[in-house]
Amino acid sequence: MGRRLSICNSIDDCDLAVLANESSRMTVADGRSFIEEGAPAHDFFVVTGGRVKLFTLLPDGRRQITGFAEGGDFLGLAASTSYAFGAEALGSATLCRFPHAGMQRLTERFPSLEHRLREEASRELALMQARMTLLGRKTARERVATFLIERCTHLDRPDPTRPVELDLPMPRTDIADYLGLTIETVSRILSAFKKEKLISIRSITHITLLMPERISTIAEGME
Amino acid sequence: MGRRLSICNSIDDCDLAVLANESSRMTVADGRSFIEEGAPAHDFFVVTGGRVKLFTLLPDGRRQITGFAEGGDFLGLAASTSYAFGAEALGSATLCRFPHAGMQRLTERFPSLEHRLREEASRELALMQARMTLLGRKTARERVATFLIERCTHLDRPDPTRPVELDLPMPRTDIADYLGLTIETVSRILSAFKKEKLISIRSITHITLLMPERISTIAEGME
DNA sequence: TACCAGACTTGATTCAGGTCAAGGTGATGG
DNA sequence: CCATCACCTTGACCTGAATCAAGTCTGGTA
Repeated sequence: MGRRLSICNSIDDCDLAVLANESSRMTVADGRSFIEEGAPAHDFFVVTGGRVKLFTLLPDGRRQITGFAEGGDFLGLAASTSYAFGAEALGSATLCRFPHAGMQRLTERFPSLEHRLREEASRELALMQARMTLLGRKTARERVATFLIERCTHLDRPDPTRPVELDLPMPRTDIADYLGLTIETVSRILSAFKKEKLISIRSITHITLLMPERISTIAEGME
Repeated sequence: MGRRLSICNSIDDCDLAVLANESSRMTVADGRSFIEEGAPAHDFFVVTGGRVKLFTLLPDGRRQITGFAEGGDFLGLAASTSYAFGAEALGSATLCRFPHAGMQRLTERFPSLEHRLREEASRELALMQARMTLLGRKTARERVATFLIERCTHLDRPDPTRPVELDLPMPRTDIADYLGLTIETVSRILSAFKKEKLISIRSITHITLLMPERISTIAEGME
């Protein structure tokens, strides 16, 4: 989680080779897990390509997806000694891994990085606050609307009243587990939005918001 | 949010007077709000006495309490330019206020403070992750059980199999808004726990967990 | 000691979303 | 070009928690 932590931003006046020294690249195949919830936390990660999902599990298998991460996003802040979440590639993804020890050397060398990390954690905290409100207090319709709007805030849409094309790379199961709903409910609500001409569904992964501002209104619970 | 950030821990070898210089004490009366959601964020706060609740609101008044904070807890990390949450005293509370500018002077003077703040944000992130699972995937029974266990993790209980006395200083409304339930549901479930001899209710604010380990089991969804 | 107001509990009923059960759809491979 | 499989949609029904509606308890006041 954490958008565009071009980690370099805080050290761009310095030696990038040092950064490279402390990190290693890795590729994770579709569906492969690379962080195990509860496992001892040794590394931070930066997503450099593709997408990743973060989740927590209950013993009986119920799953809550706590976030999706993509290029530039930072993973591992929500971890002290052990990871508070699991992570898995959504499609194939590439990552940059920073062992904690190396990270510490980096923050010592570039103190502003520490500040950058805190900023990132703060941004993430604010997002989570909103997500708690979604999960605790919003209706299914509001949740799906919020999800769609969230997705298009990722892109910098030019005009909020014009249609926006969205790409939903994650299966319905993941959307459901992200929103605290079932796949059936997600599916039904997307169909309802289609019937109401709020969206059009070109294909499973490709949706157009026909009236983004109306969807925003629904998302905020102002129907 | 953020437990026992004795902010001084990271600068205890230094001049405490500097810290005092950058902060001011304040007292907030019961029910009084001191952080307005969405308002420009100028300060960090440390709770020095009493309790505080943090929340976000939907336009129609639905409320999600995102956390309770008490002595030593740190507020304001989930804020960049504007606060992502509102805050209100639960009973009368005392706070230490650190304007951002002063905070910056402090982190410049005591670099380890920056690290401390990130640590705090991380801890908070991990907690929120768990809370998202609660709100998205747990049943009402599991939520109330989790809440009770959370409350007694605050104290350092000596023996998990022995009864634990708890004090719930917040009204049922707050518990409900924290757990994403209604007050009626919270009340019914507490009554059910009482009937099942899992807890005893001495008074509204004073509850004893008779079988903490069974309540833990319920909390984890392993009934 | 009785009264009152606010907070909590309990009960009856409703309903949003879950569960269960068929179908559809579209990408892949034979 | 069809079969297969995984994923998605749709429908019928059910249920957990919300809503609506009385009570009840508590602590403060006089």
